[in-house]
Amino acid sequence: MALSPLTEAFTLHFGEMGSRWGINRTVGQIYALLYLSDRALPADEIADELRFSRSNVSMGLKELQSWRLVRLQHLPGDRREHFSTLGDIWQIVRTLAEERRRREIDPTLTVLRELIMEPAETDSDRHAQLRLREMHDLIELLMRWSEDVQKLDTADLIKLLKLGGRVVALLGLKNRMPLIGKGERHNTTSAAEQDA
Amino acid sequence: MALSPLTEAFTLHFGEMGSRWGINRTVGQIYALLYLSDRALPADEIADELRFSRSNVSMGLKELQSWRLVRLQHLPGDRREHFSTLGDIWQIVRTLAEERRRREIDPTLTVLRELIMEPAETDSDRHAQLRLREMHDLIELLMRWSEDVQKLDTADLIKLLKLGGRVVALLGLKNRMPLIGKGERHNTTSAAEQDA
DNA sequence: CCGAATTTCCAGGAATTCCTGAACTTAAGA
DNA sequence: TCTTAAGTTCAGGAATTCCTGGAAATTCGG
Repeated sequence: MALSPLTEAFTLHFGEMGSRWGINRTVGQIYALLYLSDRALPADEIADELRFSRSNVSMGLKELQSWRLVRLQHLPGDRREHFSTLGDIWQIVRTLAEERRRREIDPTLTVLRELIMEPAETDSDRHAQLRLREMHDLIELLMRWSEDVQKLDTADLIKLLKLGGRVVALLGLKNRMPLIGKGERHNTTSAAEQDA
Repeated sequence: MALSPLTEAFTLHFGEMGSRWGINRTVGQIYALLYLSDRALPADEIADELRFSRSNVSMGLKELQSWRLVRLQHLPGDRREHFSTLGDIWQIVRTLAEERRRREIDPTLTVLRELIMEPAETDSDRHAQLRLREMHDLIELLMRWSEDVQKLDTADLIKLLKLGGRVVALLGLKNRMPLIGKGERHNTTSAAEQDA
């Protein structure tokens, strides 16, 4: 079976985008194909449609499963394994966020904490540690926010997102205190530390 | 001059992380070095410390400048160009978000729109278009949120982030209250959203 | 302008990542 | 248990990306 022009265009674009985000092009294309498909597909069919070797597809699917982005199912009367993406796109986002966090963000935070704890020998190192702390606090803040809003059910999450920055005005959070001294300048570390 | 162990550890980790996000390892290391440095550095010094060729550093800096993540300055009495990162880490986040959007998100949205407009020949294509619309609406919602909260000044943005999902309860959004003071309607996520 | 310092460009070798075919393993069904 | 379709693994060739040295271009002080 040949790919429809629609599916082909999307898989190509998605593969291209994937490779810009550190995802192997063919893995991206496999995911794109499954994402658009209205049924679970067996590996040999994927290989056929995308013109990849069977083994390449096997490796790609393993990778996608390790990200929990693709799941395996058995169809009655067919011995082959069939693969599909998560049906709910919000669940896809949640899964992606969790996995990226687990694999990349948390280890990075650990490294940052270790380096910040290290006794500094020089002024230069002390400055570097300030920068590291800024980065650490920023990432931690963003991750806490992300973790927190992911607990919302999807409808509420959508409402929150649609509200955007208006939340600040609605809740009267706007900082009305006169800017003292530093004008527009915001020191990240202290700003991130102060309680809202 | 040799790299301090602190700086070396960070540049190595950052380069490694960068390569997982589609950024060339050496470009990541150059950025990391500049990020930690307490002064602007000339290219030859960067090449020295990281043990890269002068030309590699030149290409890396060009790349970083094209992302507006590194800026060039001239120091009095020195003919060489000196480079530094943005001082405010929140500005770094804003710049990154803008550039990624411009380079990757917007073109993707364009492709998605084109494919959704295409007349569908088959049921399979019709299903694919529903999936494409879900993705389009989701990305658009996230981008609008991001663009919107970036207009806040940093102190307010931090407050909003710290608040996390509690916004929903505080504003009573759970009870189907209409959004206060809303003229324009965001027509995003029509496919992805289920209004509770 | 001249000349030296600095930066940029680029061809091609180095390094890395990707992909395949073939051999091997597994397990379902007869 | 045997047969065979299906799945996995992996060595090594293909493709891509990276990096360097040398040469050209640019810039600035004199």
